[in-house]
Amino acid sequence: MKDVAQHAGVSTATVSRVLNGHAAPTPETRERVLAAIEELGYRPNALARSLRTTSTQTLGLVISDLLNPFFAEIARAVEDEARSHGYCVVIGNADESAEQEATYVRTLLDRRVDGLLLCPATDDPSLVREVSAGGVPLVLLDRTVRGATCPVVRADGSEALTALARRLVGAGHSRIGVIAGPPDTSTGRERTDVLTTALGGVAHVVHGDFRQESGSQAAAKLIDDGATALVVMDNLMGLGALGEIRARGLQIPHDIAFAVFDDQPWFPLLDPPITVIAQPTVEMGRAAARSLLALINGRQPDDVRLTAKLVLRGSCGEAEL
Amino acid sequence: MKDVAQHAGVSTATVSRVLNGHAAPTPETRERVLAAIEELGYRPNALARSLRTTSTQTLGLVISDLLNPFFAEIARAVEDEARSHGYCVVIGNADESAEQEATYVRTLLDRRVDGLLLCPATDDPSLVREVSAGGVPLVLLDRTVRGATCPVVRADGSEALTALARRLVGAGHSRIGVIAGPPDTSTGRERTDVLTTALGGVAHVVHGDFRQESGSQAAAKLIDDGATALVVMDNLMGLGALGEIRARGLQIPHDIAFAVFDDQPWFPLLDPPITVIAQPTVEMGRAAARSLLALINGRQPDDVRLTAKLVLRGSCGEAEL
DNA sequence: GCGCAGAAGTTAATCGATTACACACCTATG
DNA sequence: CATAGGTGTGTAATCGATTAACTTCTGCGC
Repeated sequence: MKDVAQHAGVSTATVSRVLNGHAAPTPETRERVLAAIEELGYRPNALARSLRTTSTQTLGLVISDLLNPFFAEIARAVEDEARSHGYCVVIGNADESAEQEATYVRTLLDRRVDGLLLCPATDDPSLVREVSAGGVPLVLLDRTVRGATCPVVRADGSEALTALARRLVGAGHSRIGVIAGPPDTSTGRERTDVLTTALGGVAHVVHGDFRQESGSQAAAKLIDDGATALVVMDNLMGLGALGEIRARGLQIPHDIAFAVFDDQPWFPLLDPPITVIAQPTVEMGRAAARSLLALINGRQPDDVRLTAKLVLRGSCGEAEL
Repeated sequence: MKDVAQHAGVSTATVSRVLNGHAAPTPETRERVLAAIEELGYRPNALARSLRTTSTQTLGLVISDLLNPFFAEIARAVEDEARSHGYCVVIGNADESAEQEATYVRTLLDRRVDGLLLCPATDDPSLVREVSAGGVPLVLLDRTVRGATCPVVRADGSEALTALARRLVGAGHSRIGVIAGPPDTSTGRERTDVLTTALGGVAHVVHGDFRQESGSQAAAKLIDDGATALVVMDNLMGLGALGEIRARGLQIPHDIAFAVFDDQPWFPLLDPPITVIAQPTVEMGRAAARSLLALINGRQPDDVRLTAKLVLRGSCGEAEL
């Protein structure tokens, strides 16, 4: 920057003013500075700028698993929204581990992100408190924690789950296997609670860990226990469960009915296509980014609750269109 | 930091020494400083540190599309490898757009990443030159550019493609549709060249853009043209092509043989399971990260060429296991 | 011709760390 | 006992930007 100033025959203050579009500099001075910048190929040092202004124009996003397309879509949406407001997003991959999550959150805070979006790995509010104590704007996404005091953006699947339960029971299923998320995540618990309540006494719940492998294991167990229908609470576990069903040579929906929470582009390609509860991932991501930006700008956004929708495709034996 | 120093009754220099594990400070002083840090909940400002040391311990990774599981896996692998060496990764999503790619690269450079991993959207070497001119370590991943002078990490599918071609021709196909990537990407061109050469004259090539929609369109066109086999050069376009095949009610492999470049966890679940050419994504990501770290540490890593493998599953009419 | 307002630009402090150099003190040595 | 060498800390410069406060210049009114 000093070089540029010298080259243009002005002070660094003037260069800075040109860079930041201040009113002061003469069009002529501005021209000279821009020419010098061009000539020297100067690029401002964002670190120094941020250090001085205490603003990085960056949001942190800590998600549970990049390989889960659900989170990948969310990440994409967050990024789009953030970019359109002149912000960058740094993504941290917690890998469903509370410890790695904490590490990432701290790293991002150390780098002074202007705000943080978090899909918490567990219910435990201590990390959230730590962030809030640091005064960093925080929005929770997809999952919440006990006694959260910050805005939360999530999808509500109650209606869809209830409708699904009615259909399954209506179709005469009396042993319905539920592959749930970990009991110490809000989504793991809430979805399961709603579904089991709606199902009355016919639900058999096995908890997985939102990974494919746990889906196969849970499916194996539930099928052994005589389940005639399987509802899986996440797409990765759904993948695992499907593998197990195939491996046993069972026919959907004849031998076993099947539904998954989370839609995926390839579910319609299966035979039969898979009935799902689709979450509005893109809207979730965008809404979360918007809430966070609002918080950064000193406003107090409300919680956002979007609705997940039941998409019937045939894997539960329903009439196809 | 000043507060911590005051609290512990030492100078900031000593605090810094404790923080950075220098030999100097007495165990007793060290204790006092650590206590003060603990008590005040102090966290060092990474921006200031980086400004002073000119090292951010951060790698930039610019990929074409986060929603493409192929790149998501790579990103994951890069991140793992980087973390194990004490580095963070900032991911930029270029969305297959050269313009957005350039924007991201510049943003990352402005933030002074220690090195950059790039999956270039096009062949055009100008962006690569710009980075090199800035003296920032750079490694290309998956794709290369014309006249690249930096290390490149990619998968070689020649053998697998040739083997696949032999099988298709051997099975009597005489109109084989190829859905290729854009001709201005190295992977788009090279894979297609190898395959068409191996197929002799029976290939009909349509170029897509690595997106699902273009896969359906290309498939439609090729099927209309009487193709009895379809080879798709990327999993997203594969998804689109499969949708088109399903929509027309065609049976794989009876009506049409089908194979995809890139494996996906759900391909084995289709009926029949999809024959693929699997790329070693995790190894690619790790190798790229390692090469970049080597470059950062002043070594000159060689190009890495991993091999993609043909996985026969039945969708080309081959005998199943 | 004088004073003064307003514009354009400069000087220098600042953000929060790192680190070369200086300094004080302590021991071992000839 | 003077001196050399080592050890633990403090002082202050530095990284590259922003910006408050100040200076200089211009033009205008009376």
